[in-house]
Amino acid sequence: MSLRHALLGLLVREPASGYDLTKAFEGALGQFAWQARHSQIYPELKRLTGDGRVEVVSEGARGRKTYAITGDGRAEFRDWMMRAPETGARNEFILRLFLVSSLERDEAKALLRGYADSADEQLTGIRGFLSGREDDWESDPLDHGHLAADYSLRVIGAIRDWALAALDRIDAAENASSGSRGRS
Amino acid sequence: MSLRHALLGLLVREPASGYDLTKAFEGALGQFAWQARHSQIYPELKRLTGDGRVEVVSEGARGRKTYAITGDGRAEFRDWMMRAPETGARNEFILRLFLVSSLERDEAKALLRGYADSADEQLTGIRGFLSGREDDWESDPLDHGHLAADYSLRVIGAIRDWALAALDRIDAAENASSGSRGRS
DNA sequence: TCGCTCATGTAACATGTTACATGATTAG
DNA sequence: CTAATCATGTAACATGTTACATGAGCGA
Repeated sequence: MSLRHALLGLLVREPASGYDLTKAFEGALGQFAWQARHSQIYPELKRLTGDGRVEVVSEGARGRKTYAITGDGRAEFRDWMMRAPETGARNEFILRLFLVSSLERDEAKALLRGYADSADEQLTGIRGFLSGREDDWESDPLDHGHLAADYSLRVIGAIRDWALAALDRIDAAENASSGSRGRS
Repeated sequence: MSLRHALLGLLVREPASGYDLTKAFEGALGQFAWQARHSQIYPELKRLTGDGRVEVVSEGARGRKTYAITGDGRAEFRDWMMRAPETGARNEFILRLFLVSSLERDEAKALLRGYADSADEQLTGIRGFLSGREDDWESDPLDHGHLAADYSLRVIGAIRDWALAALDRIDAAENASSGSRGRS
């Protein structure tokens, strides 16, 4: 039920319409954290209204409805954020790791090399985003963009290091076996 | 369609029944990478059979059917593994990061502290799993358990460092503001 | 007035979860 | 014989995606 809590979390910041919330998912939020389309958001807002977690505070042009979070909604959001994280994550990247051993060795090496290269590209992009923004960061250390960007920088760096280390281990194993068994 | 490819990847290694595959998802695979229940696996095997990606190679006691991958199945698995990773990951942890700024500062600090502590616990567990297994690793550097374990070690370490750095930044901002505005 | 963006909704389908349901084989 | 495990399946529901559908307001 993460969409429900994502919507509540966004509405904690300020009231918004379904359209506004849809736009929020089209940026970094949708790219790195959670995707959602308007076709899922509108029914979910209706459900949240029925549950008393949000309410329509104004209706504007073109049928626009502005939603605001209620006290119950704030409480549910806080509970969700503070409770222990999810059991059993679903992570397609890690799934691929588990399946690397089902590939031929050369394919596995090409895959790992691709992961390392892709990580380098992403790191360059994030460093570009962060450069020149250190001042903002000091003034608001919880700013969500920075928190997520620093997270990505560190985690993607770790992934690059992991892929390179795995490649080194494979090379070491190949050299050892070619040395002892005479294969190239 | 990751379940489909997870099943193909497992069947590349050796033929198995739906029951065997269900068991495979109950271990580390299900915990860290991808979950699936028998109620999803059996229909998916039927679909893969219809698509010519797997075939029943023997029927045993209690209606047991052993499935083996076909040439087409191998090709589809390889294509999926080697093609560029998914667009738009869904990651509940990163979603929470984006929403940290919707919390009160004290709540945010408690959350980050909890992430750092939880990361330390997980790291201890993984180090325990890895200790004494270095020899196996050298003999099979692609072994899926080790590849995923080393990945987790590095990524979770990066998460712990990130959470601690974020806490430091918050403390620094608090001290700066209490120094200039006289609040404690 | 014409095209773009704003703004909301529904329907059909795919995927994933929980619960229900059945029965065979084997070890003690 | 009886309990645990092996082994397969379906049904109802929840969640998420893609496509279909409509119309208002605004700027050129």
